[in-house]
Amino acid sequence: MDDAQISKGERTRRAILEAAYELFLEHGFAATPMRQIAERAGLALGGIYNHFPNKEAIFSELILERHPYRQILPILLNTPADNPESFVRSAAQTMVDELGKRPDFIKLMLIEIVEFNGRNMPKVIERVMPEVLPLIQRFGQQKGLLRDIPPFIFFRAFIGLFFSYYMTELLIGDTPIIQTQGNALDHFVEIFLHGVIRRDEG
Amino acid sequence: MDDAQISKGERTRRAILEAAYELFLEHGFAATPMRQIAERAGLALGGIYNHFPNKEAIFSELILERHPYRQILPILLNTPADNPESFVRSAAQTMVDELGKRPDFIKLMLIEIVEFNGRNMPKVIERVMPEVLPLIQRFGQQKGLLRDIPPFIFFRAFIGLFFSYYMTELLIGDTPIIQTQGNALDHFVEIFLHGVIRRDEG
DNA sequence: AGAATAAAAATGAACGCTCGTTCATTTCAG
DNA sequence: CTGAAATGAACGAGCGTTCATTTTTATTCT
Repeated sequence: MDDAQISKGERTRRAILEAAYELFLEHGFAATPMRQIAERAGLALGGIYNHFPNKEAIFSELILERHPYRQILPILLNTPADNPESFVRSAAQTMVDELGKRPDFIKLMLIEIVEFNGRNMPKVIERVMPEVLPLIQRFGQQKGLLRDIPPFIFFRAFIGLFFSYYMTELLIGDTPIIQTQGNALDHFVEIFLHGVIRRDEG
Repeated sequence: MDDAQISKGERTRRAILEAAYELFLEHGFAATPMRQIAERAGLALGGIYNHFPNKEAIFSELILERHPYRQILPILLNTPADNPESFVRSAAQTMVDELGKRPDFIKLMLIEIVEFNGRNMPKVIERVMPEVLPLIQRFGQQKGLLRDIPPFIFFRAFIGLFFSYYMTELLIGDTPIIQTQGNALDHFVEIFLHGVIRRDEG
């Protein structure tokens, strides 16, 4: 049993984080009362303060360990990168499979922008950069097959594709607008691929 | 004078909206006190309630009249559309010129996602759709020059490009990461264009 | 193994403060 | 002169945090 190895304190600490995570995604940071976090985590209000000095510390820890980048990067790193086209396709597919069921996985980042003005981002970046750099290098090595795009831009555009997709999904997801919505992400991926892969022209 | 035509009541009503707009962008909805809105608008706390029934009504009105789409669409509609490439380029340029100075213009939308779970979006869409449809039709008419992409997807991908750009800008804007950041948006536009325009291939 | 014990964790009442909203009253504009 | 607009004190509720106390957990000693 994994639980046996984990101390009681650590277990409620995680329960607090999980409860806060769910509630922050539902109502944002400021609109989530500590009492509600305590209730969902299954302990009394005061108990939280044995594990966190204050409310903001809970969010800071959450965004460090659950920022979208922290969920996306392992997927990208585990995707075989023999050629850029198949890499992009299968990475996109994996991301849709793993993250698509919870389009609100980017909400933590939106909260960070809206309610903290990106104050926590330096720490997030510091933590995430060591994982990003080898990834960017991989992109850089495929120069022959790609149009002249700086690897970092390539990376950012690819990620941005999902951000913008899931953001509009959160906005207009359950609003019936136009029928051709179904596989918008597939189209996005195709646009990105055609935009990024070198074609022998004239 | 334009002011002369506007009644006193209407003038303070607008002052309230403007004050609330600025403060919401700075701290989000829940973290902005009515007292602060009143102070910045230059009237006493109670006075707000002569113009709005409650705090949420202020936000609802703001998002109806200042949602990013409402700022973006006029730009797109006024951009000549003789061919898709020049259209995309000059539309992008205009958007950067008009909106780029205030990357937080998308924050209102992020607040809507984070703190209202998109509750106001049906009304926004209802208001915005009549402007969107003719735009989409324009994209549809350029079929010969574009790859086979449903016009609505084309539109969404183009807008999404700016959303994701300005979102990352808000997140990592003043964090020094990598030097090649300077003209990321130009690269985004190029990727989009290559991804979208039909090239005669073998 | 089981009792003793010190540290960690949990409790819930209490505190001080700030919030959104109301309201009786006064001021001002048309 | 009348209705709209502005005032600021007041209200009740809810907030984050603290704290004295009790309970539980983990460790040490017999």
